[in-house]
Amino acid sequence: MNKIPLVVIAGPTASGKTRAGVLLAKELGGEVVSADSMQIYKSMTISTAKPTDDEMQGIKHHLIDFAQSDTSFSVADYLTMAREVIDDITSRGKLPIVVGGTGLYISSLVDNIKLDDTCSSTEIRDELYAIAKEKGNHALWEMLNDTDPETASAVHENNLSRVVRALEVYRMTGEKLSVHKERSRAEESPYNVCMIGLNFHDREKLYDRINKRVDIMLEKGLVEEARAFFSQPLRYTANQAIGIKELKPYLDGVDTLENCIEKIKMESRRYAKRQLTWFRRDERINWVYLDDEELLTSDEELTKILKSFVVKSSIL
RNA sequence: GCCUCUGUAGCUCAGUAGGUAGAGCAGGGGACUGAAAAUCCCCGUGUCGGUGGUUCGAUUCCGCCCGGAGGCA
Repeated sequence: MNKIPLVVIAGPTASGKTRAGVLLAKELGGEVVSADSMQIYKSMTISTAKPTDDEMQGIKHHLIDFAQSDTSFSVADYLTMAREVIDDITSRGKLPIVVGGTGLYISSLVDNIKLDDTCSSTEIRDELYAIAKEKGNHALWEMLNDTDPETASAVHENNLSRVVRALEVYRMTGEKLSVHKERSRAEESPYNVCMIGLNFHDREKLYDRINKRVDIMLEKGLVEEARAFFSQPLRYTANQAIGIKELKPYLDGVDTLENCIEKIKMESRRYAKRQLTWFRRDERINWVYLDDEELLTSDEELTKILKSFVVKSSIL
């Protein structure tokens, strides 16, 4: 069976993924498939550093800017949409290039995790959270330990969302999460993947870029975007976005803008660290370190390196 | 110039009735299967401002010096 060639460009926030994706797409005749849980929302453009028309340089970008902020979205939704888009791009003879920083989305796609049956229920979740609140985290964890000790042993009792989800799955399907997970991994991946990761040897350089990018967001009107965001109705996933939620205290008049901005920068740096933790453990990733000034300024140089990884992987 | 307070981890500070020190925040590392920009776990040696003295032993007491804050002139 012929596998579908797929390039993935991952990396922490502000590492230059958008640029890399576009360069490679131009070089290899590709289209970009975003793997970003926040850029999907229409109401967040500046805060998510969504690629601008200028940055996209005519390269088609999929799975960004299509959802309303009161839409909840999950990996399962992402997988469904991404697979469809990838098939479409491939059928048109183009190379799909997955670009993004949401590690869960990327690995679920690359590892071909199947989450077909819709099993999630906010009612059950709320109920489980209520139990934790009343009887304590440990009590809830014990409940999980009684039914699925394998999962329980891998989840800390304070990690409520994980404990809750595991119990939720069991309640809804009667199947242990550990079994459920195993089954979701059963099918072989249809993709021939070349994974590229962007990073800096010097963490400070990355942090500098993050800090500066937040300043640029402010110039572009981040505060206005946040104000508009909070004037909208219900929202689920969207209000977790860094850059928006930190501005709430300022908009409510309980903290200074300066403090809130510092908070955005700090949270972004921590986010980058978490992303790196996620990506570092994936040994398939070919790392490109951008400390060298030339790689940051010369598109030709970066293109050359990116392309060399794709060629070396011989997925095409 | 005099008086008082102050100088301890990157930051804010605690503390040792003399036996070389610990919190919060920052920072680092890790986990991760339906909210993942989320959620959670682990990690604390620093000339205790400098220098001399008292002492078996000083970051702790004393002198001097150098920073910082305030008060009196």
